Parts: sequence; structure tokens; C-alpha cells
Amino acid sequence: MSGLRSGQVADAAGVNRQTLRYYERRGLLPEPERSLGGHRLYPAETVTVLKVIKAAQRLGFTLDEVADLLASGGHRHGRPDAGLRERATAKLAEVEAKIADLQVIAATLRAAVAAGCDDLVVCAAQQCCPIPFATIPTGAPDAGPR
Amino acid sequence: MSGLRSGQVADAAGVNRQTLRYYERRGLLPEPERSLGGHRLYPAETVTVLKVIKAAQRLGFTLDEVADLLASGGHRHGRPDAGLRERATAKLAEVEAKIADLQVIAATLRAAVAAGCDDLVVCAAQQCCPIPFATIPTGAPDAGPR
DNA sequence: TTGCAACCGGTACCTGGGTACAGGCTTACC
DNA sequence: GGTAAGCCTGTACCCAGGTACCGGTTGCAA
Repeated sequence: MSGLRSGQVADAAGVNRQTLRYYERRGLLPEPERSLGGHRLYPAETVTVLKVIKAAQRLGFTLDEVADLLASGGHRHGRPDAGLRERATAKLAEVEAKIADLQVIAATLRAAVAAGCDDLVVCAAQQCCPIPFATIPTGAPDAGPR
Repeated sequence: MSGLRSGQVADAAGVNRQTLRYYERRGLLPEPERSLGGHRLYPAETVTVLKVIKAAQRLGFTLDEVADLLASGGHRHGRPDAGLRERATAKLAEVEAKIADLQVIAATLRAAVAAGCDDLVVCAAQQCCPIPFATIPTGAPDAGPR
């Protein structure tokens, strides 16, 4: 039995072939079997794993977090760390914070448009502009999916 | 008259001194006067310009967009391009799209938590999981401020 | 058996927004 | 005039998530 070659897996999962090697380096994919000549031979599940990775990324998890999630999934019998539920709950809070921050930004943009601001430097010199030039600090410490 | 030195400007605006040179290279700040020995001497307005840049960044504009905005602000007499109002409107649409996308993500995370999913790979193999493993594509083409 | 596509490893590059460091000058104050 | 702080240029590095290129090998089908 021979398994799938890297191009087949990449095509099936809709990712670049280079990405497979990248994920392998990052610890997201286990090192696959090799042919006699050294070509990688992947089991069919690899396509599923790639889809799982992409879905988790889409939900806002970083590759490091996904690697963790995949690693803890396999041998989580002695409860060594937080499961998916806990991590998803934490990520949800991050995403909600990000949404709240973007809503502040959207409101500010709407106010600037409504006020008819048309030149940032001129606006900054006057008092009438709703853009908070003094308030530089960002809101949430970035929770945004790619 | 001597103007402000780079450290003074950086401190007053709350940015790193290196950032001044970086913005100069990126075309966000004009090249300042120099002392006889070659040290930069900034006009006082530079601090305002830096605050404007930071405010615009916070609103979701990239440095390239801010550079554009600053350049078009000065000599926009023959209406060569879109003013701040139009750009702010466009940016608002981007931010709103991003919010909508994040709301989909938040809803998915909530569903996954509610369904009690605790292992991505196991979930992907079953039908009961609300995580969309098939639907990889992202929503908005990224409108997120830093 | 031969020809070509696919694959290998290694390394460099990309985006975006900075930050850091090295080695040498300048400025300011006593 | 001494000395310390500040500034100069150039270059390299950081984050994340990949992507691209190169010269050399393998796999497979006609």
C-alpha cells in the first residue's frame, strides 16, 4: 500500500504543496512515511487533518494553537491541559473583544463622515473633528483571524 | 530658530525614535531641516502629524493609505483624487464587512462550545459538529486595523 | 528505455509595521 | 576642553503564515 503523494494531498485539501512541508516543520502534520526514493507518502486522513487546520485557523486560532489542539486531542487521557471547549471559549472572548473594538472604530468613521471631515491635518488643528487624535491606544490585543 | 530634535519629537508623540526615520522613508513625514552637523530639526507641527498618522492607523488605514491621505490633503485644489470623506466611507464598509465576518466566527465558536466539541479531528469525522470543515474560504478580504 | 512531470532539500523572499544594533559623529553643559 | 548624552547611517532582525526558486533525484507511463 502506497499512500498519497504530496501533490495529491495538497490538491485534495486545497493548499499549496509547500504548505505541507511548512506544517510538517511547524509540527502540525506528523512526518509521513517515505517511498524508497525518499518521496513522502501520506495516509488518507492527512486531507482531513488539513481541513481541520484550515477550519481552526478560520475560527481565529494561530498555527501554534492549532498544533497544540491537535497534539492534545490524541492522547488526552490524564487531562494534561485544557480541551477544545475551554480554548474555544477563550477564543470566543477574544473575538468578541475584537468585534467591540471594531465597532468603536466604525462609529468613529461614521462620525467623521457625518461631520464632513476632509483633511486630517486641518481637522487635527481644529476642535470640531470627532476623530480622537489624542486617544492613540488600541483596544483589544488583536484576536482577528487571518 | 532651531526646531525639535528627533528624540523630543518622538517623546512628544509617543513613538519610537526609529519610527520617525521609518516614516520618513515611507513618505509619511517630509525630510526635515538639518543642523550644521547633520542632525534632524523638526518643526513643531510634526508632533501633530504623528498623532494624525496614529489616529488614522487606529481607524484601519494602512501606512500607504495614510501617506496618500496626507499627500492629497495638502494640494487638493484641482480635485485630483478622492478626499478623506470618500476614503473614510470605503474604509467603513471594510470595517463593517470585517465585523460581519467576525460575527459569523463568534457564532460558530458559540455553537461549537454549546455542542460540547472537544476534539477537532474526532469532530471532523462525525456529522454532529457545527464547525464548517468544508467551508474553508474566508469572508472579507481583511479590513482589520492593527 | 527514455522522457517528463513530480518531488526532494535548502534557502530566500513576501507583506506590514516597526525595532535593534554597531560604529562613529555632534551637541550641550560644566 | 572634557565628557556624556544624543544623534547619524546602514543593516539586520522581529511577528505570522506562508510562497518561490534552484539544482538534483524519482516515479511512472508510453
